[in-house]
Amino acid sequence: MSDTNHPLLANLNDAQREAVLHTGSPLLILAGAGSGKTRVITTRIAWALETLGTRPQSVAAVTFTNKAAREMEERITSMTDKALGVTVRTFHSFCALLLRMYGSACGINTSFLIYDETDAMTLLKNLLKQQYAKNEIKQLFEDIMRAKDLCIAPDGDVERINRNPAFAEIYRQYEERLAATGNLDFGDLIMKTVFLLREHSDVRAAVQMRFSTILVDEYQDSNAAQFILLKELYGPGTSLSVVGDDDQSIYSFRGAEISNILTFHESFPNTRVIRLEQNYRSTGRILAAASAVVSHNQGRLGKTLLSTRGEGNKISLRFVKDNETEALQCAKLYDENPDMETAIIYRVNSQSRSFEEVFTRFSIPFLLVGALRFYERAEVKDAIALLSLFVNPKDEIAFRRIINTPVRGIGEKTLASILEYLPEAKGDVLESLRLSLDSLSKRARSGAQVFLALYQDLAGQMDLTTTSMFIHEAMFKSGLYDFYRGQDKAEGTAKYQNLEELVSAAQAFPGGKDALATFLEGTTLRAPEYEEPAGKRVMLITAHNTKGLEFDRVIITGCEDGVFPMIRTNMWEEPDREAMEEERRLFYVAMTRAREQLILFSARRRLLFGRWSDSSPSRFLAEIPQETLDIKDNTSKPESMDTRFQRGDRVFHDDFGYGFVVESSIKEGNEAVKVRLDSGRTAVFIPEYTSLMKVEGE
DNA sequence: CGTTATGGGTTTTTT
DNA sequence: ACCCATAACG
Ligand SMILES: Nc1ncnc2c1ncn2[C@@H]1O[C@H](COP(=O)(O)OP(=O)(O)OP(=O)(O)O)[C@@H](O)[C@H]1O
Repeated sequence: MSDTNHPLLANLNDAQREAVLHTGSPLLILAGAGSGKTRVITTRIAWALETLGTRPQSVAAVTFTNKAAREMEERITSMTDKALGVTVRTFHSFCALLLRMYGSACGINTSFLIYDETDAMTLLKNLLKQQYAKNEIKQLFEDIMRAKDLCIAPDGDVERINRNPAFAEIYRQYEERLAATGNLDFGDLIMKTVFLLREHSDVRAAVQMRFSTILVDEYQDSNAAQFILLKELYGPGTSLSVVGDDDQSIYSFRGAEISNILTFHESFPNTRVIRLEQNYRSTGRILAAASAVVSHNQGRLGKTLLSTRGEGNKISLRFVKDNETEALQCAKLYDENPDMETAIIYRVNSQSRSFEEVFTRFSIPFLLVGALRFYERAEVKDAIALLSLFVNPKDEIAFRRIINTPVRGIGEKTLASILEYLPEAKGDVLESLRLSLDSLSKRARSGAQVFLALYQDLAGQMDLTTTSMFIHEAMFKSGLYDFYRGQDKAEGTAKYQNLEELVSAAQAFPGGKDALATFLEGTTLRAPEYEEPAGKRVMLITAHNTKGLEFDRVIITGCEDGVFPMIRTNMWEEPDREAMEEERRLFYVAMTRAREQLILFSARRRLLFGRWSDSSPSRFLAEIPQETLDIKDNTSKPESMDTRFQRGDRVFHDDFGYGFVVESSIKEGNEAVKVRLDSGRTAVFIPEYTSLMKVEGE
């Protein structure tokens, strides 16, 4: 065969090529960071399509995050023009697809909507708030989610999760209420698919026939339910490949089990295991440092990972006074080298704040990934709730949310009385509202009538216009537009704009109920796509979200004990080695995102809950070999120079107007302040002799 | 029922 | 510091 000359195989090493070419039994690629796992899996797909005659419709590539799915699809498309029709989705989205295709076999309404975590929690709260305290409900909710991660139904082995006999009953009631709405929660997507395949051999056969080539990326983050799902999907003719790295397992909090990858070869007989041992991403120093850190974990498989690149620069470790200085120094790093592709990585979303503030102040372009997600904003959820009722009129959670927003005189009491008609209305909330009309107070009744008329009106339009127009009309006629415009005016928010964005997000949809349903699925299962950095934008991103990505320059911020590693506040609990090892893996993931340059920041104190709290350096820093480090400590001197102006200060000068301080230092006994004026010019002032004033930032 | 005051909790991480 | 849930009042 002239295989090795094929252009698809040209950019692969021997082990990678072997992995791409392997056929005839399950394949496990087990390899460290940056070893080309994703490259292999995408090439494998392209290879199958190009040379094995595999039909694109039969290929399912499954990932854990939306970003990974999007990226993989792009990579495949760039390799072959036969990629059209390949299914590249997250586990959850793939299961939603299967349930819509085949779910009617097990009594699932195939136009179900998907409840996100908040909606599902609301459902449970409504069920339990009389009898249980808030934190108890939270715990019970977590247990239910946990049960679904393990694929345990209420009549299953629930004692494994919660011994309390009441738990099984609560779980059962939750399922009943959820079933009454006809919607599914995240865990259901996997669990219900497993049950569907397990109990309906005809469906299983059809699905195995349809998806005969299955590939899973980041397999170390699969949970029990997903493992069982794979077993159900795996048939006699299935080509199954999984890739992963046990050192990068970072999702145990949502049920991920490293054992899935460690025992894959036992669960799937004749598995071919291939290891990749060359790292193509990072410089030698970065790789050495990251490997040294993760080697402190016990119970690893252990892997060889050799650098293919030069030593590179040392890793820069910088101690700073506080989190604002941290952000200012990041701004300075940007200024020094604005063209370098850069990610600022942190442990928790709330850390993004100081960066957003400082970067906005300095007009540094940035891209905030993930944070408070668009579709989770209150105003957007309100809009989605209203729209949901047109797809599923049994959606009680949506009804509760939107019936009195904007206010229609229907408060908690009235709402409860309306919902008493639900059984009679066969679960249809609008029918229930109609039935209750006579029993309502005057004010509530008129509100209810307005809402019913609105619903009728819009329902009549749904099939006559595009999805985007329909949403626009719904926002307008429901009064949501006016409501949020008013709020924006009063509070200086930008919620109306978000509603407009929702309208334009639906641009591509043709209109009608099915399109609306698809659009709504996207709002819970897919993050809105952001345009790929057209210009150079600094990416602000959590460590979890960086998995699979790479950047020339990586800045890991908040390298302090308690922040990274995040440490549970329960001091009485004994230190959890497992949890600490997962933090270390997460740190490893963050470090190994860097190609050229890795910078670590550790602040002495940090504003937390509006309080300054002192912190000590991350324990992981001590695990990095000294010879790979270049340490700068800027925490001791700054008080002594005592400049009145500091970088970032907003200033005003009588003759030159407003500007921002770029730098301020003591020169020959006087303070010299370098200012970038709003006019674009830069000037140096000596406040001793001129009228330079600090003003509050806008 | 709706608006406003107050106090407690909040920050893991994502589908 | 901020967001939300509950209490008190109109
Ligand atoms: N054989 C090769 N020759 C040159 N570069 C390669 C080779 N294989 C992979 N690379 C490059 O190495 C980098 C890492 O590859 P890839 O993202 O596939 O690794 P990975 O194993 O999935 O990493 P991680 O698990 O850390 O996300 C990419 O930039 C990729 O293009």
